[in-house]
Amino acid sequence: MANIESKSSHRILVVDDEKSISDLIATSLRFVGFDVRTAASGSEALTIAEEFKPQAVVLDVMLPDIDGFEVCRQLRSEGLNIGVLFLTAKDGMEDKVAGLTIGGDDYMTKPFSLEELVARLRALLRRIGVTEIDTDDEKIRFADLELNEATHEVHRAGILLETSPTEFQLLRYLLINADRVVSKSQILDHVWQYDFRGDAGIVETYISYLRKKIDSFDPPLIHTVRGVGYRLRLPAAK
Amino acid sequence: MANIESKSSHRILVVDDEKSISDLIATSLRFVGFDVRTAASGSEALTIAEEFKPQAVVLDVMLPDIDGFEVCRQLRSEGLNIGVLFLTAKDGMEDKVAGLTIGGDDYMTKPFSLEELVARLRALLRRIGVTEIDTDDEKIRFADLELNEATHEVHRAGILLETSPTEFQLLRYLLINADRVVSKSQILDHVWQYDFRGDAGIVETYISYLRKKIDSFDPPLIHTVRGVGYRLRLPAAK
DNA sequence: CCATGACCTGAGAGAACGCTGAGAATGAAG
DNA sequence: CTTCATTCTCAGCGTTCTCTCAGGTCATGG
Repeated sequence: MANIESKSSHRILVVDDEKSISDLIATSLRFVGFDVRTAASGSEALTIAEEFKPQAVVLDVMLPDIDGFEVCRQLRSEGLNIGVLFLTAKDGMEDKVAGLTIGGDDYMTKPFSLEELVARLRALLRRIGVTEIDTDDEKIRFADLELNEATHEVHRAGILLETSPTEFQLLRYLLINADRVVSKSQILDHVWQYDFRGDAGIVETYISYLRKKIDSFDPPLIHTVRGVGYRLRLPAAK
Repeated sequence: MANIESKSSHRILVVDDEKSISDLIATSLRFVGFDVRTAASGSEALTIAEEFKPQAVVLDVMLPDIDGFEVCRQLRSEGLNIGVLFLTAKDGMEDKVAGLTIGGDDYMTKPFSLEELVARLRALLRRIGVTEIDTDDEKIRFADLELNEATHEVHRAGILLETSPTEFQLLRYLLINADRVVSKSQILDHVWQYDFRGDAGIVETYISYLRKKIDSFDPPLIHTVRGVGYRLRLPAAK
């Protein structure tokens, strides 16, 4: 359950001037157990950071006042061990950001999928060594299916399988929710980019792709629950 | 009994501009033991929420003033841990629904069945960790019959059984009211969509389906109470 | 024991649902 | 520019589900 980890939750500061974006991110992060605060500008971010002392910051590079890089620099100048996950629009800035993500930092281009954001943030916290218990060794398993976050590899029955980015994320979401039914709209909200306005039917297409690639093995694991959604399960076990 | 839990009942705010709908929902939720308040507009919802402090909100996305999304954002911006169950019409709005299941949230399209609403609301409260006793791990049991909300599976005497969506909901309703007689019109009101205008005879058909699937075992559990309705019971107890 | 209303259940039409292949659009790589 | 991988839309198709109807069975009162 999501609130088990909330006892030992990490403090995350989300900085974005678009309130709808920061709220979206904050809600997602809170749900998976983080302690979240938001800021709408660079100066506000610095003020809040001083007293909130976050372990990581989700930081839009484009801010009304001080830009993300500068905010990052000022946070670091205080000698704190803070992880930074930059957010950037999909323009030419990408390379510039890539160069600046030194250390354990990371960056993502908008729009992104919420599941990906959570995965990256967790990886980041792991890298900068904030996690106290490192039990999750970046691998998710179910039956003879194994997904590796670090290498982005998928194995079924020991065989390495190729997956596209979207297929990988869909599979991860199914694995995280193994044995539980997830609806097509849940999948859409978590796996697809948050601005996707298309039909939920795309999920069917990708389930079809996944089945062809990773579920043409003997005990099929991906099961359709008609009228409800999909579920990862073993045949024998209930 | 339904009112055992009313001592520790949760506060639910129902927001819909159609009074007939909000009344219908409020009555149902009160009956199953929730503490309910209603609002007919977005601004009213925010006002009431401030003092009522609901754990969850049943929220129509289409409201006369502030729309549901904005109401949700404003509720969340206060950092409160509120679950939201969105209601949306089954028209073109469906695509606008994307993003509604982030966090522990959920949504349903109108018209829905009241039983489904209650089930979803309970699941939502469970997810956001509001329930004080989490003993019910999303399973409802009676005799050797077991219904699992999370996996959407039904077991009888350890055997996995297939059920269609409607059969599943009907069985859930019978299980929730185990040992009590429920009339055909009660079943119709709770299990079928609230705008269903057909004959109550359909209940007989579905009872028949259920019997064939889950009650062809030795001690039959589904009993007809002639002239009244149906009752789930064990043979020993009369 | 019969009459009556209540209930059961099989058959079937139509709709809803989900799966998949084909192909357009996009973007990255060479 | 070409090639390739990937994403996404769409429509056809088979399956499953919902719901109606009608003929049959059963319980109950007279």
